[in-house]
Amino acid sequence: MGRGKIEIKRIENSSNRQVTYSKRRNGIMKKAKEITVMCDAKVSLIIFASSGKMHEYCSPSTTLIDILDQYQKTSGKKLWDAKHENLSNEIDRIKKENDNMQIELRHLKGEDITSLPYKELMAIEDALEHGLTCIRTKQMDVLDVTRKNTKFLEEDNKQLNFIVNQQQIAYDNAREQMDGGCQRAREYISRMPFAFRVQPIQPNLQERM
Amino acid sequence: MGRGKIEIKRIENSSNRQVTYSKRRNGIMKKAKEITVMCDAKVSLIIFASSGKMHEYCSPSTTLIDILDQYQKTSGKKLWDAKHENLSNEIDRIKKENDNMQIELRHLKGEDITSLPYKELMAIEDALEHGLTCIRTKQMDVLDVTRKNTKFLEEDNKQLNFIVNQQQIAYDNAREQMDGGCQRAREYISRMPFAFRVQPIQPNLQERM
DNA sequence: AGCTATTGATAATA
DNA sequence: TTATTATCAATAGCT
Repeated sequence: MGRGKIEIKRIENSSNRQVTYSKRRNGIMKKAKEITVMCDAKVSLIIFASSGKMHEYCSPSTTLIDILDQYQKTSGKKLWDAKHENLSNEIDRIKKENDNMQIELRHLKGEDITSLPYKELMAIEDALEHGLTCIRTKQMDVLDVTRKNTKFLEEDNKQLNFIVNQQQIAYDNAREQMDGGCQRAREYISRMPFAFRVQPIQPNLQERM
Repeated sequence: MGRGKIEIKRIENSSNRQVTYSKRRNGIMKKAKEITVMCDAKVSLIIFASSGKMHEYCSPSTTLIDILDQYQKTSGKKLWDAKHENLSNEIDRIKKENDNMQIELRHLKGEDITSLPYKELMAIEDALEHGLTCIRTKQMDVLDVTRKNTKFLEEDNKQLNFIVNQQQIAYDNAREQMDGGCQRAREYISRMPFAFRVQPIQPNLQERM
């Protein structure tokens, strides 16, 4: 289809080759679009010139990834490597693990047990009882800690009460001396021990709850 | 390029569409081969008919995977990397789900509960108690069935004993008459009722356990 | 890039 | 599906 018949062989003249390349490339692209439209086909066309420049066409109804997926399914050839397969396998494995756990959880919650044999019912019962025992032991521990906390708090309270009392007395004394306009009294107040400022002695106790 | 000019639009007649498809597909394939040979190009062409049938062409100097590798490098678009990422994300998601279930299971089994707040301990206790209730209800059901089975078996037993007894008596009678060498006695034996052959009356009862 | 003579592809038909 | 062929479309060679 040109000014003369040609043989289908490598075009040795490089600039002719380049020209023919871009003309024919456009031609193929056009044909690809046409068959897509006219025949409901899905086409992926990727062309690399010897220069490394790339051109591609992909039917608008789809994506290259989609086409490659189908390619793999249809041809059975694998494009994405073993890594992919490994990932897929891992997903399958984990999903299975997941299902098993889900079943176990359901059983422990008393769901889906209608069709279980008696032996398994017993095993589940044992597991639940053991769990309950552990949980309750832990609860007792927590209660113990709470009681100890309470004790500590009570002791603190006692001490605090004592300190407050002392403070009150000290303060009253100071007032008395102040009323006498005495300089030494002011010094006395400023030297009042730091410990008299009220602070919790067992801080953050309730956080352990 | 045919007996008349045509518009590039979907061919509504399905068999025409099919014919045009295969002709044009061949045409594109040929063009792809030609540009490969004439211009040193690397071409990947994948076509899916709407029927799902696939045809492909790949320049003989290379492979599809090679071309797709170059495609990724040249275009910067990710093909299987994207897929890879999706798979990885799914794995992460499922693993997280897995971990959560594992934690829940451990808690229900009384493990890893040291650092749990009291509120959660209570929740777990409730869940365990509820599970136990369900399991024990089910166990009671099973026991009920067992008891009923037992009753049936006992009744069967009674009947069987009776039958065995009857059989013994009948047999003894027959023997007695036989000893008399009487022909009628043989007939009597051959008419012995079918029901006397011992058979379970409630078959496969234990399967319900 | 345009142009166009010519070949090649294919629509209609069998 | 394959074969034929009148026609149209693509393009080789040239500017």
